[in-house]
Amino acid sequence: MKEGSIKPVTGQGPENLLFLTDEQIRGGIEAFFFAYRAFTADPDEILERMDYGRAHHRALHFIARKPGLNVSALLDILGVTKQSLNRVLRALLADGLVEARIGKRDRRERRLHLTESGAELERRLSEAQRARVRAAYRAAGPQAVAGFRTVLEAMMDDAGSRQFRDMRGAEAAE
Amino acid sequence: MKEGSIKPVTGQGPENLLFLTDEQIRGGIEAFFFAYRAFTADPDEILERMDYGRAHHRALHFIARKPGLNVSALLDILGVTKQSLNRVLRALLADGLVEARIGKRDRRERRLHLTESGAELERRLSEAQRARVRAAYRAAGPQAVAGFRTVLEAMMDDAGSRQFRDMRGAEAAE
DNA sequence: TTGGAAAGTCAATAAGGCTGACTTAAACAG
DNA sequence: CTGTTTAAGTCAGCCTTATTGACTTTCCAA
Repeated sequence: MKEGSIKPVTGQGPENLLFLTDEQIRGGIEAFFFAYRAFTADPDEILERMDYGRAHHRALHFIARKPGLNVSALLDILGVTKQSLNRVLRALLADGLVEARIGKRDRRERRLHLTESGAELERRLSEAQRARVRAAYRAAGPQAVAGFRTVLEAMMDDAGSRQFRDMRGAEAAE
Repeated sequence: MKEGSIKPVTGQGPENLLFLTDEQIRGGIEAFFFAYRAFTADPDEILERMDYGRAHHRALHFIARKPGLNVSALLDILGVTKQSLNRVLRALLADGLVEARIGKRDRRERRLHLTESGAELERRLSEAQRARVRAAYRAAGPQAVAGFRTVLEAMMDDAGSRQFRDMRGAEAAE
């Protein structure tokens, strides 16, 4: 590290490479860690008083986002084994938060939907999380938010990118 | 949602509130989820071939960052119970990656330091993670990175903010 | 000298992952 | 029609990381 070779910070132009120093990167890693912990803390608090955990929240979130998706699509998004998802899904089905409709085109498939109470819980969990993100967005301003999104999308791996894109598409056909 | 009341996007000025719509917020939540998963995947891959997990990585990271910190400080940062940390710390001590020196001022304290091999593993894990962050930073550019950091810091809770600030201070006195 | 703090430990429990092996039902290919 | 593949579900067993509760040892400080 030849410190003498680092140029003084003059502006925000592309000639400023200080955002790539090891200290900056480490700072970003820690900020990511602490922010993500806060980000998951709010719904966790709601969940712990019920018999659910973060795994249930994730399932509810993606079923809400893609109503009618089948089990293997959900497995793909969550990146867990079917044995692991099964325990979670079974609880949600038993408690009447999720409904599994037999596929019209392919009767082997189970199309997952939230019930009324499932949607209600999902809204509560989601709103707790959205409140924090909304507050952070408001405090940071539109330009910072745009930068936030740009960095996050650049950080995803290929599988994540694809899934992220798919999430913004049309909902699953029955 | 009265769609007619939404103003057209004209610029990036503070009058543009589209970054606060529910769709934008939900998109941010999902981007955060997928990016964080990628962010932890690289070191996880290294760890799984050893007998270690993510918990060991976190301990190594913060001991590297604050050499000489004591056990209760580490407990505070990690937000786990001492019983939980103990198992992890015991393994790292037994394997000679971490050294616990008795405090000079207060002999009850154990000042934690990485050994040579501990520092080496920490560098390997950290470098895998830094490589991804560095690549994302480079692709996104300085302005986006500044925005990324602004939003992350706004998203932390009070405890996280304090710990994040402390992390940037001087190292622990023996 | 005594109270309390820092650390460490034992035991029991739980959530949430995993692998492997297997079944059932349905679609599909020949 | 038959045999193979696919989607889903299940059982059993295991691992990691976390929890609570109870307790000990060491040692600082009033």
